[in-house]
Amino acid sequence: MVVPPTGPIKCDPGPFGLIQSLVSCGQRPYYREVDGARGGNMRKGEQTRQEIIRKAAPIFNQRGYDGAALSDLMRATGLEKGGIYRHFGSKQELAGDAFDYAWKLAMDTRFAGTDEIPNTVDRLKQIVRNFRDRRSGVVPGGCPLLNTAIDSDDGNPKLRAKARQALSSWLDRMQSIAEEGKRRGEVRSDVDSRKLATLIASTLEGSHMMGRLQKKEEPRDLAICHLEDYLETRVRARKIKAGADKS
Amino acid sequence: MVVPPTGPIKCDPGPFGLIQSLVSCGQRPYYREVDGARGGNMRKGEQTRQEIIRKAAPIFNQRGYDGAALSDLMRATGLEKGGIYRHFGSKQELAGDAFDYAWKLAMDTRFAGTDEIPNTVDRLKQIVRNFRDRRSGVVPGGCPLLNTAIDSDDGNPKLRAKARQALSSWLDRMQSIAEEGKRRGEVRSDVDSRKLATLIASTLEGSHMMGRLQKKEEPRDLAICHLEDYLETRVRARKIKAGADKS
DNA sequence: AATTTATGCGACCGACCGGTCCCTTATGTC
DNA sequence: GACATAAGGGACCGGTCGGTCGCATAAATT
Repeated sequence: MVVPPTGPIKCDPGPFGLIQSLVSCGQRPYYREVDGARGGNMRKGEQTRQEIIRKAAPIFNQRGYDGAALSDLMRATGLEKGGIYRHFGSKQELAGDAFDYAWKLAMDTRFAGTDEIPNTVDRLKQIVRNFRDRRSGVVPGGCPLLNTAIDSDDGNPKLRAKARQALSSWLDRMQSIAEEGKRRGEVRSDVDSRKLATLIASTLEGSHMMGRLQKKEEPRDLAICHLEDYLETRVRARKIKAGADKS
Repeated sequence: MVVPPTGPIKCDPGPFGLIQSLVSCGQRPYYREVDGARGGNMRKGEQTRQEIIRKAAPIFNQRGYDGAALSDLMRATGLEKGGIYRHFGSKQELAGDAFDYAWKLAMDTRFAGTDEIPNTVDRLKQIVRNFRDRRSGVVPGGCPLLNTAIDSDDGNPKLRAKARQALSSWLDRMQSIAEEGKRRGEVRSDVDSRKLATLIASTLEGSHMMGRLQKKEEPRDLAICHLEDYLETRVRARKIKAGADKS
């Protein structure tokens, strides 16, 4: 029987600068940088922390939470278990940070180069098109939102909350573009911005899933084409020429 | 070192009826009923086998392959480990059968009451509507196809193949309806049946995912509404009254 | 350079994983 | 009822899981 010595755990922060804060009421030896206003230069630990997230994100995105074993993360990062747990309190926390990282990249990609487009309908069309065209720099394994939504369907409420939040932020962003369009008269007044955003997102995500399953581009291209047409014929406001009440 | 006795395993089928066939070249003590023409009455073992599948399907569908532990399946079925493995060669095989069961139920539900509808476009619209209305009797955990497609994205090629096959069968069925419609002149001649089926499936699946994530009916209702309108305005052939060449 | 703090290693832990096997008991056949 | 076989129980297996901890050392601070 091995009796652990249960040695004295240092608890007092000491009289020094206190640039770190113990997490989880000081019982555990893992801590995070506060990254306060003072000393903006990144410490070594924070660098590796980011590196771990970067390397872990594709693994979680490809294999899912359960499927991504610590051993996989160790191999990918080149660190031992202790080296990883130095920077994260649990696998869940790492998975959460990895999702945030992957989703931020996905959002940046999907909205890349759209701010400059003056017309809001054209902007929405470009967002739709980005779903096909901009594939570089994105975390491997498909859409993190789709993956995490399915993966966390049962249990894992932390990850599920993150997925929900990610979806809302995406919808919000498209909705606000549509609303801007309505204000400007570029989008028909009878369009419900939220519903439009929801329709675009679900069509894109569904086709994305099918494309991945079939290993074909066709479903995605098809959905994009369909949405482009929909935006053009049902969303964009007519220029002049008032039509009849029933087209 | 434990040396397995490697006792004599009976390999000869014996002089009896041979209503069973050894699986995996007789090395393993697990077997399946052939359920041949003779003796259609189900043996006790086959009954429990089906019961295991029925009880296991929602667990696999909710938790995914990795997430569904043998202990969960034991609890759900009320059987011990040996009792389960008597009927299935591996967890993978059980998962495969559970998927088949869940998917068959889903398909039956989605096409329920559609064969009787004479007009093919109306039939497609009913299929779309079934996605919302017919929710009873379906295996809990959402669409098995969507779940398995994401779950088996990395690794698990057996399950992935099943998901692919399930998707094709679904698409095939909708496609053939559309083609029948074209032959009958109910569906516009310029409609690509396969593409139409793909668009319907991906829109429904995407909205289904979003609805589950948001715990709301809205995305699904929205997609259904959208597809109904699409079928009506873009797929159904005009009755008489030839329109202009452009819209 | 001295010292304090931040960082990473890797042995170790208990729990649980999927899977095997022998044995008892239920079932079905004659 | 005798007997053969089908069915299920449950102890057991090696392996892996997520997670902990003391220790050596690298980095930072003075």
